[in-house]
Amino acid sequence: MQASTQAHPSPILDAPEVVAPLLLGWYDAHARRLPWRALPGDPAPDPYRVWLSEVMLQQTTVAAVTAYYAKFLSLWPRVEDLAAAPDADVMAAWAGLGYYARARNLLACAREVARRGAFPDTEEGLRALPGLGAYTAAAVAAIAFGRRAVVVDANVERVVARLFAIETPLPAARPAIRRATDAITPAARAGDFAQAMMDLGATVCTVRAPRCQLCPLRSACRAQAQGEPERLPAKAPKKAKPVRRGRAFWIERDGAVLLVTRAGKGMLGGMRALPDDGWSARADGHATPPLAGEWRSGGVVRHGFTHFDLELQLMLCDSPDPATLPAGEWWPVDAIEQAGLPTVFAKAARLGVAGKQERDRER
DNA sequence: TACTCGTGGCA
DNA sequence: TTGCCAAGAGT
Repeated sequence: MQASTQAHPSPILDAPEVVAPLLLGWYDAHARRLPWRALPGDPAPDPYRVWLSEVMLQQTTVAAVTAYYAKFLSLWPRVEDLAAAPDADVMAAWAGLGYYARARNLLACAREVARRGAFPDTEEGLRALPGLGAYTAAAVAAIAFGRRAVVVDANVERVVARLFAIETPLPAARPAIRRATDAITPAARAGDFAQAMMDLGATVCTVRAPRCQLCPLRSACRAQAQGEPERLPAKAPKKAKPVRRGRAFWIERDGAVLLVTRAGKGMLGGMRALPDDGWSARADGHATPPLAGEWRSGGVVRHGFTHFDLELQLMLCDSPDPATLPAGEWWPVDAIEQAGLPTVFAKAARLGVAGKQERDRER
């Protein structure tokens, strides 16, 4: 070993064990207070609450999750309560939070846990449950059960890529980042360590303009020593998003609008929705209304999904032919906010309500 | 491996 | 306005 010949010598390369004490000391003083989190050093919270928060937080900001977490805990205080809930209630409660497969897996997982009587208390056992991948299984094992587990989310990837100056672009860098994270993860307080890494990434080691002056790991950080820590981790270029065009249909009768429930898999699966013309990420819709009648445009909403943008034209029908009505659920227009529509259809529904008010004024 | 799958905030 | 991004999982 010839440390003196390294271009950028750093203590962590030879002594990764120095990281955890630095980080945990910082966490004891600076941990964010979050509704689903115990204070540093306190007993672990209810596994149900840890699991619920972790699933909601997948690819989702703390700010967006907070209100949903409170609502779910109020409606379903225990995993047995959630397991007993009707599918439609859970999907409607999740509406607006996105990535609806999470809600479908949440319910499947709750029912499996209720059947077993408790959450598995090992990373391997947790990993086998629906909706728990490598990250969430490790996080719940560490935070709720005090297991040593290697917890790697986007925050940890950023902190570790900078700490070790890992130049390989994501996602190819993931194996190296995981090995590095393993090397700095302590046996004791693994849950606090994981949450500390995520807090550090969220508040100090940020994507843009990291606040290195406040970082407890500054003395050990190779990217900081090299300068320009914000350039790491490098990322592979992204594909361009196509623009798709589609229609949704506002079919109203006696103050109620016709809603459908989308198929269980795929985009917005299991969610209440307006009838549409079959638009998808791959293709435009066919534009054909689901029933005969006089149609007029109620306006266009633009909505961005992860992998495509949608221009959705809302079509209004004032006089639907009762003989050709498709199957569905008649929902009072005045209570459309309670239908649990995903955001793209909630936007369209606002146009539908506006169109109804406009027509009513003309009469 | 690479793609699919939401949403809102921010610069 | 546009692009980037967040406590990823499933296929």
